Amino acid sequence: MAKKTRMTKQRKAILKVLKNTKSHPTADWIYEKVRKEIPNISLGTVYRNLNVLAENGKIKVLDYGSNHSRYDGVPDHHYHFRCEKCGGVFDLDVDLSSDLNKKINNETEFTVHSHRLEFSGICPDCQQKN
Amino acid sequence: MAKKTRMTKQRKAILKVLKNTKSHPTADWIYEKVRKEIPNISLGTVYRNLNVLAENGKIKVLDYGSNHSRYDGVPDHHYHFRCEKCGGVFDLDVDLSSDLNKKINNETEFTVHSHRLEFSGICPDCQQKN
DNA sequence: GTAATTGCAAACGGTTTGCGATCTC
DNA sequence: GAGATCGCAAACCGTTTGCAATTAC
Repeated sequence: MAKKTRMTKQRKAILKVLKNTKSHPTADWIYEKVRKEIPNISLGTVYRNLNVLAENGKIKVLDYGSNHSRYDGVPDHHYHFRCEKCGGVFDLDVDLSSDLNKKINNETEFTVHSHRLEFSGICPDCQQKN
Repeated sequence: MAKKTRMTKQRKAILKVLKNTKSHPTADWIYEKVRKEIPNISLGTVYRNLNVLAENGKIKVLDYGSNHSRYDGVPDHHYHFRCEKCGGVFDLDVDLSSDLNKKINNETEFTVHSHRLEFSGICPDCQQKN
């Protein structure tokens, strides 16, 4: 289960910065911001705390997949499916582009140019090999 | 415009590997595969060629955003909008989860657990500052 | 008191880049 | 030939980690 965690002033400051920002900052941005309050905090501490907070469900990390890039031989537009078991990435033969873009353009103030949609779950092969 | 490019045997081999793979491999995986054909090819060459091929639209790179992670103070489920101008990431107040998951579950062999959807375009602030 | 946490700096891992040699056009 | 590309190795950069000192509980 989850290890016991303490609320240090560093952790509190990081959480505060994050809660008061509606955009989604990078670790470095958070570091600079927190430094105004705790000048000698280290970047390592920021990273460690972000990870702890994420483990505890207090915040969320927004990186898609790992830090490896993946390359696609088919440059046309299509959605991807990432298998949670084997880690493979597959193409989906479904297209909702115009629907989705239109919806956001109509319902929000943002001007949408494109979107990326990625599903995750279990691929057919891995469902078999149970 | 685009610089002139040449079709070296390295580039051809990389492209071939990529075209013959329906999953979307990492650079390292491609490297290992190509090495069987050109044993002394270097990983740097693989990266360089992947970038050239991507610039020419022959392949596509599947990393979402940059290599920086971004952190979200609101751990609930929601979609994001990435502004192409200021680089900011914002929340969207729209939810289609069950619709989308159901659609893929019905129309494909994959078992979907979740998905991630990210729009990009221009945010309201940047539309003003034209 | 004691285990979690910190600051620091070194290590890590994927990717990029500078170089002189090589190959494509 | 000229310039794009190669192989090699070092550099880069975001992130993680080992360690001794500190701090929350």
